[in-house]
Formats: sequence, structure tokens, C-alpha cells
Amino acid sequence: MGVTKTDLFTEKQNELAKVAKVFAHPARVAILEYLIQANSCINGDLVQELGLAQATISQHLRELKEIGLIKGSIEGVSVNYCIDPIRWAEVQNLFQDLFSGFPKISGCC
Amino acid sequence: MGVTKTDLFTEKQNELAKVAKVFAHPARVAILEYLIQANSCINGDLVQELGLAQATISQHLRELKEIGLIKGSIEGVSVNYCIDPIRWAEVQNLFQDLFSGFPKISGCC
DNA sequence: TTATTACATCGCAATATTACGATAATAAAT
DNA sequence: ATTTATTATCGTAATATTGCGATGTAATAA
Repeated sequence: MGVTKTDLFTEKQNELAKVAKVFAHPARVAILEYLIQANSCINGDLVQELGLAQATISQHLRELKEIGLIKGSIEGVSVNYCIDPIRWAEVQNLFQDLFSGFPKISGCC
Repeated sequence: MGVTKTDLFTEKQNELAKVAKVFAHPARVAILEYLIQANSCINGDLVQELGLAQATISQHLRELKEIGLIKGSIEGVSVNYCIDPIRWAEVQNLFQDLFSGFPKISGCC
């Protein structure tokens, strides 16, 4: 099949999974890290930075945009991309909620 | 192609992506949440809990095991699964490193 | 020994993802 | 108006993922 049965799970579980999927490719992780490190916003010279084709980078940027983690603003002929701080914090909390749900002093295993 | 070019990225980027991929399915998120909530370790009555076939659950459990997030110990005829606290903390830090790398007071956008 | 129970693995079909060349689309420069 | 530069989208090939029935495996029960 290859189709996830989203109706079996809670909205939050589906949301976390969808967000995690965006982090689940090293190119997208690299893009995010690059946007963080370059404190000024950077346009698509990511093509130079990473070794992927322009079309491929553009596709990854779209996925990051779709989940809301980054925003792009047209700057003349090029586009400035940057991280959306609001969404960034939101996503951080999503993961934090899951991670902190596990009490380190659990007696099993 | 459909094959990720891991050689283009750092080890840490690849590792984070690989771990994120495990979180990128609601069934696996649900399994983790169930293991957290059931503070005693639980065997595969996840099949009852989630609405997926036994083979499918087993497959998801394997992926969680392969990345090290859970451990299974044979208990007679059944298997007790539980979260590995060490690895759990490790993975939490992986994400935390990325999230905290972004300073909320960034002047762009 | 022969069931029975609980999981794991195999094999397959349906679908999703990754990557890239080719081709738009848009704005500035000549 | 034509070229140039930058990004987006389309189409496609290669590969990966998801889900499950069927089957295998190992331990207990009868």
C-alpha cells in the first residue's frame, strides 16, 4: 500500500509525524543549519553550499515552507529565505512535549 | 533516483535525519507514547491498541529498535518492550542542539 | 508429541520520496 | 524589446516506505 492510515491516530501524533518527516532528510537539516548560522537571511546560494541541483534545493525549500518552518521574501530577482521564529518555537515544543513525557527514572528494562 | 546523497552532508546531519525518519510516522509516535504512558513495560498488545496488523506493528517496532530508542526483552512467550533511557536522552539532545541553535532574537524576516 | 500463543520475517502491491534535466515565470539590466 | 539571472514547476526514473497475508520460529501448555 504505502499509504499511512492517519485516521487511526490523534491529530497531534499525525502533526508530529508530518513535521518530523521534514527533518528526515539531511539536505533539509543542512538548509536549516545554514539559515541559522547565516544570521543574515540568505537566498538560494544553497545550491553552491550543498552539492545538489537547483531544482532539488528548490523542492526541499518548498517542503520547509509548506510546514511553515521557513519564509521566503522576494528581493528583486532573488529570494531571501529565513526561519520563522514563531513556528520554530512551536515545532520545538511539539518535540519537547514528547521527549519530556518520558521520566528518566523509569524502573523498567 | 530516490536515493539520498548522504556523502554531501555531515555525519551529524545524516544522523539527525535518520532519527527524525523514525519519528516521521504516527504509528511509531503512538507506540512511543504508549510505552511512555504504560510505565510498566508492555508487550505487543499494541496490535489491540493501534488498529494495525501484527506484521505492521512488528515492522515499526523493528525500526524503533534499530535506531536504539526501544529495547525488547523476551519474557517467556512474549516480549517486553521499553524505552532505552540513555538513547532517549541522546536523541533528545540531537534535536535540542538544532532547536537551540536558532536565537529567538534574530533580526531578519 | 502436538497444539497454542506471541512475534518475526518474507514477499508483494500500492504509494511516496528523491533527484535532476527541461522548461516556465519573473524581475532587473542592456 | 532582448538578454540575463534567479527561482519555481513539470515530468520522469530510481528507490524507499507502508501495510498486510502467509509463513517461519520459539517457548509454553495439554
